[in-house]
Amino acid sequence: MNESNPLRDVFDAIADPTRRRLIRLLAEAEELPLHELTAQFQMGRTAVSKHLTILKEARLVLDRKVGRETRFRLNAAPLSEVQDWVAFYSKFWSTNMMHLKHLLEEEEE
Amino acid sequence: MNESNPLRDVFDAIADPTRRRLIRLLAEAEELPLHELTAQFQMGRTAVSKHLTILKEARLVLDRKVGRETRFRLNAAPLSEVQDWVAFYSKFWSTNMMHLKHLLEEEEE
DNA sequence: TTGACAAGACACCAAAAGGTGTCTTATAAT
DNA sequence: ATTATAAGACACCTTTTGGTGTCTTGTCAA
Repeated sequence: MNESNPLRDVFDAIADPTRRRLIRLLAEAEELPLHELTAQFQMGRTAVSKHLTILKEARLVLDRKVGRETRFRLNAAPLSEVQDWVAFYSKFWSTNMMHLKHLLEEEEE
Repeated sequence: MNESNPLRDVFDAIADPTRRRLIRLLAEAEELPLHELTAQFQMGRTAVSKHLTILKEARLVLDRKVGRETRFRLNAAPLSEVQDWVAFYSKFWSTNMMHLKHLLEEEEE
């Protein structure tokens, strides 16, 4: 068994609204087969499958075969990278920080 | 004065590593002109300018002309949308939640 | 055992993304 | 007055993205 997956950037994976909706659906449902996921969208099965492949490459979903269907489940862990990234910048917009910044600028004058 | 900007998705704007690095540079430097930003990359000025345009469309940067240079500054506020989004899924990977989930599953049996 | 269903594997396509280079126009410096 | 710098505006190119349709294979149900 080989992990031949190309390893995709998480920020890239969540950039597409369809993929964010897939993540949402999987968060709500624990485990879903491809055809049920496809039913939620207007696009065809092939397109949804491609999106799921991208999510897999980013390790955001796991899949397993059950009978003739392929079931997907969420693996949210890689999203921690996004959380860490955005947390760094939160100091630049939080209202507390705005207030603090204002005070500091007054002191400088 | 017209806001003719196409309004770009924040998730889309932060998907590109070059743009994330631009955000980082602007976070560190308060305000920087295009040519100084360009000096940090291997690509040409036009390419960097295009990335900054995309960041502008997502309202992540502001620009003003000063003499012959165009200076950019960070506006991190739109990142709160990302923070809110990812916060929702943090319950699916935090170790506390893993523990709690485990307990709940034990109860079900 | 014959159908119907789920999904993988392709081939294909249009549009968008991410670069490049060149030309022009302000502005600053000499 | 002249030259150098900063950057906008384009035209252009290649690769990636996001979708389609078709063919095949495996699995379940009648």
